[in-house]
Amino acid sequence: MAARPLRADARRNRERLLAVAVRVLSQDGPEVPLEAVAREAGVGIGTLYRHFPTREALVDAAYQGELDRLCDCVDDLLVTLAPAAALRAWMDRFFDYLTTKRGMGSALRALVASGGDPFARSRDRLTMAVATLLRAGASAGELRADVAPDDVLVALSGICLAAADRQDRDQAGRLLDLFLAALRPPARRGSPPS
Amino acid sequence: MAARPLRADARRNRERLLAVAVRVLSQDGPEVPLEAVAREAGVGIGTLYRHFPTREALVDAAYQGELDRLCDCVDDLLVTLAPAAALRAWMDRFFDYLTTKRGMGSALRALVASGGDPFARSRDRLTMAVATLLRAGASAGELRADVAPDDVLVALSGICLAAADRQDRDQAGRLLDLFLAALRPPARRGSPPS
DNA sequence: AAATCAAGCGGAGGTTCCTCCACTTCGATC
DNA sequence: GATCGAAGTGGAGGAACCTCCGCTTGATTT
Repeated sequence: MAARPLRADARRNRERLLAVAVRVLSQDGPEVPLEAVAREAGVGIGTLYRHFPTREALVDAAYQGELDRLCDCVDDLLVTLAPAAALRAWMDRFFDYLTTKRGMGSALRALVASGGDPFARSRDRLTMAVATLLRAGASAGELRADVAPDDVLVALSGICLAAADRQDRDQAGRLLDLFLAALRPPARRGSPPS
Repeated sequence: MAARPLRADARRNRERLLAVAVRVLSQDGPEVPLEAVAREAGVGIGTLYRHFPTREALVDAAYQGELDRLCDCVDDLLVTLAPAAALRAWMDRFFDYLTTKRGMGSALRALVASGGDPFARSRDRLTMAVATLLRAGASAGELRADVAPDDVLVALSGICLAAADRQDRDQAGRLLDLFLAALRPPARRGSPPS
């Protein structure tokens, strides 16, 4: 399971690549030639590709920390806000995260799409975050109890990516409102809130 | 407005490219080198790029007919089914269309994203189709009257693209059900009988 | 401290993308 | 049917992608 630890030089290279990637990605946008990253890190292009087999893997690794923060803030949100509102607020952060870290778009696509190896960690974390929010909402009776967190994550990422392409913040807000509506319990009898 | 008509040879080339593209796209998948298309059509690569400035433009043009059919079927659906059911059925077709014409994924992304020039026609057609379905649903009281067709199209395409990446038909179905729920009128008092 | 060898490195090279612009061809005009 | 400008062509070439494999080097064993 735990792959044997990297050789010292390999670890050094990996870290250097990551450091450079973080800097360069936020500086020159998500399209930087990988060759440039490798050069700047003082390693060959082959080395970069061995450590990060795809561009997405690199971006994912580079933004791992930010992604952790996004997931961790769920607990805070649930303290401050009612569950449905917390979910809605989290959606906004999700979207912001996506548009700020411009490079994350394609990485997220890959991340959500693959059930697979290289993103397992990030993916699980996101699913967990959604699950927590949904559970809280279900207990409070504010959200449906019959939707899978994974489904919500996929739909949410799809909507956010499409909205991000559109470059229209207001629209993004409307779409997220709309999607939240889908997660409310189906109409029953008198719905008396507020 | 109407750009002057193409010169005879240009039109010939354009048509040849399109014919080849249709064949090659369905034969070799969406990643075919554009150079191959050009070669097979007996024109230079430069010519291909002038007629279709991006890969997406070519794919869009190649599947124009299919897309028309998708949009045209709305009327039929509305004859056979109640509006909400018709919309739901149309969503399925939309999704099928997307996954069958594998190449259409990225083209659709571009198409929905851009408010702009090269896809204006396709985009309008899709928006119209959605608008028709929504209008019917609103009149029947089955769907909300306060959502913009464009918003629905963007969300729908996002969801479908994400689901298509996932390669899981069941999930796609669930996500579309979920999204449909978002379009139902908000709970009011006594909700419908049945 | 020498020997061993898997783990790791790097970059040449094949492939595709897309731009650019000198040249060719069309078709309108005389 | 000759002329000429605009419209269109094609492919060379520069940039980036990614793979492959012969060479180098760190760790381990003696």
